[in-house]
Amino acid sequence: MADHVDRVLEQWAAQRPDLDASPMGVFGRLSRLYRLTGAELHRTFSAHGLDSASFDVLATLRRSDPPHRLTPTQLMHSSMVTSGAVTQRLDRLEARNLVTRTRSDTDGRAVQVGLTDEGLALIDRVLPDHVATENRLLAALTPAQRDTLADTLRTLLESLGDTRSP
Amino acid sequence: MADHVDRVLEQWAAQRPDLDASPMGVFGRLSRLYRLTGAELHRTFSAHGLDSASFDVLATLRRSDPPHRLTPTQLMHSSMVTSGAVTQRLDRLEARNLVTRTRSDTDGRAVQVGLTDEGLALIDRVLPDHVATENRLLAALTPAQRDTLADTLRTLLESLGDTRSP
DNA sequence: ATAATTTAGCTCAGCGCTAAGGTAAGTCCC
DNA sequence: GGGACTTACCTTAGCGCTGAGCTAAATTAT
Repeated sequence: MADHVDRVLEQWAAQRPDLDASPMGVFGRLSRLYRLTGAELHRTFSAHGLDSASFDVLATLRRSDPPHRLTPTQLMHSSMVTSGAVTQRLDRLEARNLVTRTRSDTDGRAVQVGLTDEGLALIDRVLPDHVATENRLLAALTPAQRDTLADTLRTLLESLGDTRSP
Repeated sequence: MADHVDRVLEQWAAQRPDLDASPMGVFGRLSRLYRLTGAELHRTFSAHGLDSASFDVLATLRRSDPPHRLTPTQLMHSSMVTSGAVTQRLDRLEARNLVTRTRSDTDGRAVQVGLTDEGLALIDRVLPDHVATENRLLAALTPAQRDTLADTLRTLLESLGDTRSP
């Protein structure tokens, strides 16, 4: 069997034989996989009235220690978007009554973001569907392949400095 | 060692022990890797006055058979963006005199997109830098690990229907 | 021939993000 | 304690993309 990227690599070999295009075998697939699976995951979110950005925020809050409260700065680091993007995400979620913003009483600059009852109920409803979708997308791999894949990706991430935050 | 996603998985295990969050070990890493490496690849493009979208179009043309001409529809399929996005990408590249648009003489609806001399020279200048950046990002993996990774990603892509186009 | 459908490419409003910069609160240091 | 610096969050212009819809050309059906 061959995928789209195999064809791309053949083309490079034909047009620029001087170039070793093999790393594109990894990056090209990473990119296509990100797009294809992203579209599929989006479907699940959409079925619950969410998008990836909103799910990301709600899920990050949900998995944090009770009472599931984080600052916008913590959300920014976790999601890898800019502070402006976090502000706008929170604006949208707050308008839908899924999260609340409260000024910290120990730091006048800081804000505490928390899940409303509605937000908590929603994310807990989406999560099983989301995990099921992910499992479906990985169905072609054996458990051992999944583990090896996760390990390899971890190695790469660590080498890029994406180590755990405190 | 542990990466950011290891922490996330621990959090899910603590907050939702009923949920088997293991597939997130793959998708979370995929997503973070896409963002981190994307930023790094962007640097290389930027150093040559390009962005990812422009590089994508120029590279797709460059690796196609001489005379390196494709239709917007072909570019759309290769890049996985909408037709509107392709139109706008071509507008930008055409304005910079990096590609040309010519009406097909066999199909009055179709357009042939080709590289200008300037576009060809630019993409050939960027390519070695780009491959070098990709190799640097993969430096933490052994050749065998890279191959296994590419194989696993191919298996996934094939299962999602991303097989080679004619 | 002609009507119906499909295909190719473009238009444009709307969306979420980035990048740059602003305000206000907290920290450091002499 | 006062000035410089840092941190936390918000604001906003601009950008590229999507999704819906358009026109024109080609194809198919009748």
